[in-house]
Amino acid sequence: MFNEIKTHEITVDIVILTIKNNSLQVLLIKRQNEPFKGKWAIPGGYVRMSENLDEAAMRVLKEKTNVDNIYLEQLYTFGDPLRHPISRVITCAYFALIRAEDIEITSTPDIDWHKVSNLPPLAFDHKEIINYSLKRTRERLEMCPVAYQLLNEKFTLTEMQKAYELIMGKSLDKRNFRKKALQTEGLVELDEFSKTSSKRPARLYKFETIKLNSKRAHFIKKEKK
Amino acid sequence: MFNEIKTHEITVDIVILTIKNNSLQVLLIKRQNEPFKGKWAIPGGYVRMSENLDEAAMRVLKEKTNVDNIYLEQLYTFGDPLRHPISRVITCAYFALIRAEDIEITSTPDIDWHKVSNLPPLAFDHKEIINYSLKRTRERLEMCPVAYQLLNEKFTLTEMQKAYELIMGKSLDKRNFRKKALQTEGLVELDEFSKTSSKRPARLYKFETIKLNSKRAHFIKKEKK
DNA sequence: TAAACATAGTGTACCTGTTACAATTATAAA
DNA sequence: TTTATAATTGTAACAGGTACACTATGTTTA
Repeated sequence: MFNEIKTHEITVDIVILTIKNNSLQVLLIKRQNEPFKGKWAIPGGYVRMSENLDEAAMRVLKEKTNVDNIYLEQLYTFGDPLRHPISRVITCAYFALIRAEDIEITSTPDIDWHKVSNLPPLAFDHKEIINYSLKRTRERLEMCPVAYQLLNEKFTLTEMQKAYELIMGKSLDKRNFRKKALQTEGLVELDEFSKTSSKRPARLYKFETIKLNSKRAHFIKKEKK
Repeated sequence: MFNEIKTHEITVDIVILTIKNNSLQVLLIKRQNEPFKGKWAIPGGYVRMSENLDEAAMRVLKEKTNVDNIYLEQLYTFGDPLRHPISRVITCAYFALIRAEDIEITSTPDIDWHKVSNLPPLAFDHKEIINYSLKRTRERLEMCPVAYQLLNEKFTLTEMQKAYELIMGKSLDKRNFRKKALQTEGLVELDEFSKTSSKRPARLYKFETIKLNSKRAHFIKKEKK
């Protein structure tokens, strides 16, 4: 009985989403070892005795992608006895939205972005984990301006709308989107304009700097009167 | 390193909420063993190798309370290295809403309901787990008719309103509540009336029987047109 | 330098849902 | 029959969401 209890292993796995080439993409790593050697998987690793789950997720993310200081949210814990073909591994899944440019992944072909709409075969139950993460991100998005984690520091409203549309998987009305976006707490209108477009320049916006200390600082719920 | 990985223990802990004596209460068990011997705790137990987390939660609930076939929802996984004073125990918390009458707990003084507004000192981080569970229940309640898990098969709208008020911790307008409640999908008006009150009898309602198979069958989101 | 082009930017009417609010009805008890 | 208590009912104002099409501005090109 004691033996039975003691042989679980605990990992964290992290779904990292970004917008790249006009599509929603997830960061995958090609596994170097069995099981599922050669298959793609979301970054993950064992939880150490000295760290809590959030810390483990942060550390693993840093180790695998060199990304630091990002908001990670615990998603769900997956514990099917057969999810790992060899041992009993329970994994606590996290997810994050980040800017693709913040990650340096040119070093190796074994780590790369993949469109969520066209995933390769994945190791373990990672497809299920990614799907669940998309569902949660969409739910979250309906309430809070989550998408700004995906945007550059300065961005146009059209870029912001594009991000929402890619996550939600549907197109939005421009006027209604802008009306609502402009009500977002913390959105700051700048006196600068984008110069990338060869047409009419668009006004740039940014978000007020928010402290990353509090756990949900990124998610500014609209105040209820 | 391998050793370090292998010594986590995994438990499930279950927050069981009910309405009893006009207040929201949680089921607690007095611990028989160290650590925290004699302190109250929410029911929990180790996850076995052969079962997934949902199954472990169901089994533990059944063992401790004899409650079966109830909708349990995974809440959050708590993994602070210091949450257990002796070993490293990561716990996956679940919660359930049930009818107090469905549990037989007269057998022992070591298992009892406690008002969530007036909890005794609790073992481990169980106070945090209960608070988080209340928060989630309230969020859920705003979207879905969760509360019927707390109600008898046949109930009055006043009873239903009471349940919502106790969970939300605030009083609601009677007319507005009834207007909205009557729109709830699956609510059935009966041709029976309550006889408990010594005043004007109230009409009874029930919910259509719903299959418990699908994971979120209990939570009927309002359809979006 | 003028016309064409492409994207940025803007307002209104309607519908839906939410809120605030008070009088009448039905039964049991006195 | 009166009284007490809880059940039941509707409406007007307001807020928020949706649908919908044209004008403005800078760049490119002829």
